[in-house]
Amino acid sequence: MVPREPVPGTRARGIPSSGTGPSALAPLFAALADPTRLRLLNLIAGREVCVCYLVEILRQSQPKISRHLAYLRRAGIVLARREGKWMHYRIRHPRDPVAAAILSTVLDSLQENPAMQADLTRLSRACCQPQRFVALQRAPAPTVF
Amino acid sequence: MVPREPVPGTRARGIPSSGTGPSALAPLFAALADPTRLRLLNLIAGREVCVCYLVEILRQSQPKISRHLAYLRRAGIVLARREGKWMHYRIRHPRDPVAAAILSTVLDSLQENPAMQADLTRLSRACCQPQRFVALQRAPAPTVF
DNA sequence: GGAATATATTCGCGTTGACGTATACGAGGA
DNA sequence: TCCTCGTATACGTCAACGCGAATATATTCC
Repeated sequence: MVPREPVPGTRARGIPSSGTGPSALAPLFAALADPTRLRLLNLIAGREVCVCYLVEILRQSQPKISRHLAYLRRAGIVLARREGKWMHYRIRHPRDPVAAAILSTVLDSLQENPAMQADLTRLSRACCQPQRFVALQRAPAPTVF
Repeated sequence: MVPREPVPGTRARGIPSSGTGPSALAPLFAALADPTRLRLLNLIAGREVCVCYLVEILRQSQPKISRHLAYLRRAGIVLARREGKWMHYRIRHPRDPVAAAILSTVLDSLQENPAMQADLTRLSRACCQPQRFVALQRAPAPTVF
């Protein structure tokens, strides 16, 4: 369960391309096996969200959020895009169709979770009234797909 | 990610009853984050299988199989039944409807995996011709639901 | 260039997980 | 009661995780 950093332009290691052995899905589940990462995935599902928003919504330390985002990146289920000083994250659906289907199901299921709904509500409020959040004064708002 | 042993007659700990906080699903995914456990779940999905069959099909050491089954038991997604010297395992669907839905989806998805299909094929062969497997001479065959 | 901001990484530490090996437990059978 | 068989657990080791704290990197603004 050790997803390593994918080199740009290279197929992500840790999650085999399509040679779906018994261990193909294990790294995906390892990436999902953390409450913070599930909350992050729920927040960026269907959106592209700036890191500072994620830090603000989850009320967790910035290094902690950043480390979990790095884990998700190495697992190949999240993509990052830089915009000036800001980093935006979005879901990256795995190439393996089985993994992609499971991830989609999980992301859908998360929305039925009250705690996850609460996070999304906080995100909406933060988007509409960023002036109420000190850390989000000049941050770019999330973009819904 | 520390599922503890569920006491018989008691609601399983580690997976909250329905107060589905953000961490409710994490233990489930932790249980799924291992190739051996995924293979075991695939083999016992829709069946009740004796441990000796699982050891034989996966060609792994008995303590290894037993430890992974114990992990699945503690995670609340597997049930054990004793029949004389033999232990039979079967799927236990989580009480949390979201977790149950995800588990069902995963079990279905596993069947599309060639390696998982191969395991099931080996199981079928072992059931039809147990005399070909030295370890399965007097073992009770799996029971399909 | 230098300060400020946003994000990523490193370090150290404690916890957990996976494994092989050895051993304990539990239920028949002789 | 002893022995065997099927299964579970304990021990020791090594690698991976998660975290706070500190620090590094990258970008923009002045």
